[in-house]
Amino acid sequence: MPQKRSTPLNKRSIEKDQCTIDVRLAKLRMVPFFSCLEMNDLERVNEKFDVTPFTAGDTIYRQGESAALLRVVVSGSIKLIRRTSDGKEILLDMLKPGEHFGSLSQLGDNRYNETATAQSDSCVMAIGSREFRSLLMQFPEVAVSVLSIVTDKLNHAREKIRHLTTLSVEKRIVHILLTLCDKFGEESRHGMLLQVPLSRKDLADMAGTSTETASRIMSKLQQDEIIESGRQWVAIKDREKLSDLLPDH
Amino acid sequence: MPQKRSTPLNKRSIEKDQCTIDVRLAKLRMVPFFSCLEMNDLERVNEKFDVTPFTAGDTIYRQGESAALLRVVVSGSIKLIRRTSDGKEILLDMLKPGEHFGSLSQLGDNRYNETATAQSDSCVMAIGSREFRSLLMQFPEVAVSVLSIVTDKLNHAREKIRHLTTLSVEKRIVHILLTLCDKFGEESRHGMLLQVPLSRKDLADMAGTSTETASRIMSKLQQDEIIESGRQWVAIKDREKLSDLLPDH
DNA sequence: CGGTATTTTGATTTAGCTCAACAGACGTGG
DNA sequence: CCACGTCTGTTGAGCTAAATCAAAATACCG
Repeated sequence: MPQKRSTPLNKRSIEKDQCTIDVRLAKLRMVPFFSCLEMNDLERVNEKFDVTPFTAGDTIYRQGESAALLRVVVSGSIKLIRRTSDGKEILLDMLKPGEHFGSLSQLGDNRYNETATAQSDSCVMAIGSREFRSLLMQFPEVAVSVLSIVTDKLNHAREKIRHLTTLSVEKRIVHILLTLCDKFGEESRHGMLLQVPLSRKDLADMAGTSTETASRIMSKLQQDEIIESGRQWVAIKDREKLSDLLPDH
Repeated sequence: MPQKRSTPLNKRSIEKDQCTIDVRLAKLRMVPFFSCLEMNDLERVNEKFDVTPFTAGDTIYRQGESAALLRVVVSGSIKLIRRTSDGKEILLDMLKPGEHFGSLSQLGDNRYNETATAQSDSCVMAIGSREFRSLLMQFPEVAVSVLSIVTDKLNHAREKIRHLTTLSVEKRIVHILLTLCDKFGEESRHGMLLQVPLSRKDLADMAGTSTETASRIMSKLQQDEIIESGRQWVAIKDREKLSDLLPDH
């Protein structure tokens, strides 16, 4: 049995200076839906954003609060969580730099319908949602691009619904690991290391199961030499084998 | 025990002539994201759409087919279904006039990721997705409006994910009935009658459960005088009591 | 009036939840 | 740098909601 080592997560990848004005423009350019803009338009857009740093564990906004800002992840990672009245919580999404969250719809009652938490030290840009909307009117190609992204997220959400109703917990977790691998995986001596603090509870909340069953499944995967994992970290050693555990493809 | 009567569904509400050119403009105007357009713009938009009638049970497109069209329901109702390789299926959404479906994202591999079926006799407008996108560029307010709608659907999908992971099957079904009541409910002598052919299997596929449990739950609700139902139809007799079965609200 | 699709009800089985107790990692303060 | 407390993960043993299997009853359609 492989021994648990101390966390191999690369904490240096999150540096404070990633929030300075110098790098803001470069980051903005990396945001998928702004990439189509000309440099001078980008500069104008840049001025409208405020930047705030958050440390791991910080709550950025809470479910139910009145919503006024649209935000974009500059660095770090953000968790979107929805809580039930009885305390259970589910992890809807984990965002990486370039992704947006917060208020967008002008429908509904303008309340955040999830809680956003900094998963690791992070830097976040914010813009008033009203202002963002006028920006979309000004640059329709940005609007179409955002629409594409949201449509894509809707599709993912629906795929998750399918998983929840048709797949076993094990398969759901395998699928989640594969997705996270593609999104956060980085080559390391342990295999593809997920560059994000990831607890058993996080996994459970993503798969819609209990921490205990999540732990059991991870233990099994570890015994089968498919993954390697410790406190708050996971690495995929054998993506092939992992992928083989799923029905289609 | 109330006797089962023959279907009280109002089939006359779906008339063939709703597809004629005469009513197209009026219908287009009722589409939420076109409502902001001026009359002459609306007429220009109208010309770009083709209209096709479908009879109940027709498949409009299949999951996996290459996707090129964006469609808008003019009359009738459409089911969006996602199938698993092992034959199980889940009902993602039921659409009513004014809602859109089909291809929208320019990301991904341009395949439909669900199957669309006419739930009742329906009439559907279609436009090339490329053409629709250029239309969005031309009328940014439409783009922003569509974005709002999709964001809203994303939110609903996430709420469904929460339900699937935290609520019992009974509560999920109660919630679905309430939602359908708001969307398709019409006053009738049975109470709020859901103007849509709705089988136990449909309900089961929406709640992510088996037809048998769906049936059991519906039987119980019927015994408690909360709903009334027969083959392919459901009416809500006591919305209050139904709503009381849910935790929050 | 017979045939088919839908719904109902019962009996059995099981995946995964819950409760419970322990063990390993982290970090914090002396 | 070490000892202690806390948080995270592991493992075991029942328990339960809901799936599955099976079969009868009812509605609709020609």
